[in-house]
Amino acid sequence: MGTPSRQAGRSRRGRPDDSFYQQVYRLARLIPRGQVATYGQIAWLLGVPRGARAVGWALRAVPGGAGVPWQRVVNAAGRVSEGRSRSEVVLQRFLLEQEGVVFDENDRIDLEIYGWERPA
DNA sequence: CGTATGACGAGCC
DNA sequence: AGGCTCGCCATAC
Repeated sequence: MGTPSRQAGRSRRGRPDDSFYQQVYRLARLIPRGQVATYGQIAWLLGVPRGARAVGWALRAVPGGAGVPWQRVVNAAGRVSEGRSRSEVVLQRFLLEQEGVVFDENDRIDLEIYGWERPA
């Protein structure tokens, strides 16, 4: 059936058939409830300091119900990225607030407080 | 295989 | 402080 046809040999660490997206999802699942990480941080942890945009692509393709806390990833400014539709933005903020994350008057999250401290 | 896109980021004005 | 531009990386076509 549909051949996977994906260049798996390009994967960094992990398994050879593990795509960058899967790596992003796996790492995103490690973000504890009530905390947030930035796209750049995820990219950096994956070994691609400048791959923040690629991380955004990965999270954007997250299938619903995949168990990936996509809401816990925001931009370096501590703000929820625009996304495709405004509803998604509102939803992301809603979900974060439910976890206890607080937004200031400028719709910003204080990363010094809620920023995820990468695991050891 | 080359071009274009996009939930980013840092620098510059 | 706020807004605009260029650069980076991984997919889609």
